[in-house]
Order: sequence, then structure tokens, then C-alpha cells
Amino acid sequence: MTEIDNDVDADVVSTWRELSARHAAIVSDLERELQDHHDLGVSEFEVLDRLVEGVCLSPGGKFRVQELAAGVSLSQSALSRLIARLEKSGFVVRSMCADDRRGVFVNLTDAGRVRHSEALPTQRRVLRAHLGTTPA
Amino acid sequence: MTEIDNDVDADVVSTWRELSARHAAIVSDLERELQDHHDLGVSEFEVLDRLVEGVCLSPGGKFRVQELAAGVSLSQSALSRLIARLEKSGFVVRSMCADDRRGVFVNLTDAGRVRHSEALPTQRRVLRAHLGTTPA
DNA sequence: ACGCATTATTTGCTTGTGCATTGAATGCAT
DNA sequence: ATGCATTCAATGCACAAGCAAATAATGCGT
Repeated sequence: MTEIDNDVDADVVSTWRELSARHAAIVSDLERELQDHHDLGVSEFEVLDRLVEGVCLSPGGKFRVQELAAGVSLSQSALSRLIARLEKSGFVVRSMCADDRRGVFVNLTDAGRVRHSEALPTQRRVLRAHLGTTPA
Repeated sequence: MTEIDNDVDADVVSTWRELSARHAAIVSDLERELQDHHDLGVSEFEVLDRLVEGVCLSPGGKFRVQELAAGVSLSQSALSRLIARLEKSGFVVRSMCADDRRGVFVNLTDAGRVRHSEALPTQRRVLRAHLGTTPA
């Protein structure tokens, strides 16, 4: 443990604390705003967001659960239940995929698309507030 | 919604995603390492860390619960239970404070100090791995 | 065709978290 | 002193998350 190590550690630790505090503040704001205005949790919104994004790429709008897992930092089980919640709310539907019947397709419904498009401006607003408008 | 707004949003969103992913990765690693090697959760470690830090500043080593709350991003109730857990593990003790008997002092025990000093190198190692060694 | 390791998803269980409420102590106004 | 709003911490409750086990479908070697 040299003096240099101490300096490096101090630097790394303060970076970590800043990162951590910033993340917590943003998540907290997002959670409140999305919940109050659109009855959506942060994770729920994120999954809808990925689905909408994906639809642009492959207009079928279908996703295997595991494809969603990459991109959202949630365990498989958490994602499974989250999708179940979204389905109960009518924002997605699950369907078997024919070629590999272990897999489950998740597709966005019209209601899901609508809810996402309503919530999107709210999310953007909160993110801008925290991460700066940084105008070009 | 102008084109510039779109650009700003895209920028802000990608910043947010990076921040978010980075945070999740670090927390996940920290959780695993601290749990496996020292039987401590990330939040537990953070509270011990604040207590140790504070001891340096005011050698009495006593803290009101609310003083800890600032600095750890947890709700008051979560913090209350976390402290109860630490107390059960023998890392802190709670005591009434004489001047304002609503307040509760939390002080670190020797066992708490030891556990923290054991876990500290692990935390630093994980943080360095993620946030770079950035040697001066 | 049959067993067996592997992959995809779900479910049981336990735990940590937040919100709202409660219980206790304080300060202030009357 | 008494009442009342306020503050600190703890608790009841509901819910989301992770881990490990269960379930189901594949693919491969024989």
C-alpha cells in the first residue's frame, strides 16, 4: 500500500460516490414522475422502451425474453415477472414461438405503444434536468 | 419538438444508459465480492464506511441516524432496518442520546471496525477494476 | 428411438426497500 | 401547565428482486 495507491483509491472512491449518488437521484426522480404521471415503474418503462426501439429494427415487433434481458440489467426471473405484469396491464402479449418452443415471444400491443409514447417525454424531461441540456 | 431537441435527447439518453449500465455492473460485482468474502451487503458496507469516516472527524464515533441518511441513498425506514441488522451482527450499537431523546446514536464497535477494514481492500479492488487505475 | 446434458422460461421462497403510519419527544404559543 | 404542530426513529404492509429449483423443449451421441 503506497502513497500512490492511496491517491488512486481516493480518486476512484470519489468517482464511485459521485456516480452512485447521481444514479440514485435520477432513478428516484424517474420513479416518482413515471409512477405519478403514467403509472409505470422505471424498469417497466425501460422494457417498453427496448421493445419500441426493437420494433423499428424488426417491424414484426417480437422479442424473445432473453433478447430483452440483454439491455435491461435485471435477473431472468425479475424480467419474467416484469413481463407478466406488463401483460396483465395489457401492454404486451406473450406467445409461443413456433421454431423453438422453449422461447417466448413478447410483443407490444397498441396500448403499450400508446403508454410508452405518453411516458417518453416525461422520461426525457427528467433526464435533461439531471444530465444537462448540453445544446449543440 | 425540433431536430435539435431530438439530438439533445439522443445524447442525454445514451449518457443515461451508459451511466446506468456502469452503475449496475459495479453494484453487481461489489455485491458478490463483499457478500462472498466478508458477508456484507453493499449498503451495509457503505454505512460502516460512513461511520469509519466520521470517526476520523469526530473521535467520539457517534452518529444520529439522520446524519447517516445523508450520504447513503436509502429511505429512512430502510436505514433504520439496516442499522438493526448491523446491530444484530454486532458491528454497531444503538444508544439513546441524552440531549434529544428522539434521536438515536449509532456507534461502531470494534468488531465493526475490524470487519470494515477487512472489506475495504475488496471494495477498492472492485472499484479500481471498473473505474480504471488512472495512475497519476 | 432413448437417455442425457443444455438452454429458455417460470415459480417458490426469502429478503430488502419504500410508503404510510405510529409512538415518542420536542418546541412554541397561549 | 396545556395543547398542537413538528421532528426522529421504528413498524406494518405490500411489492419487486435475486437465488435456486422446477418445468419444458432441444440437440447430440449412441
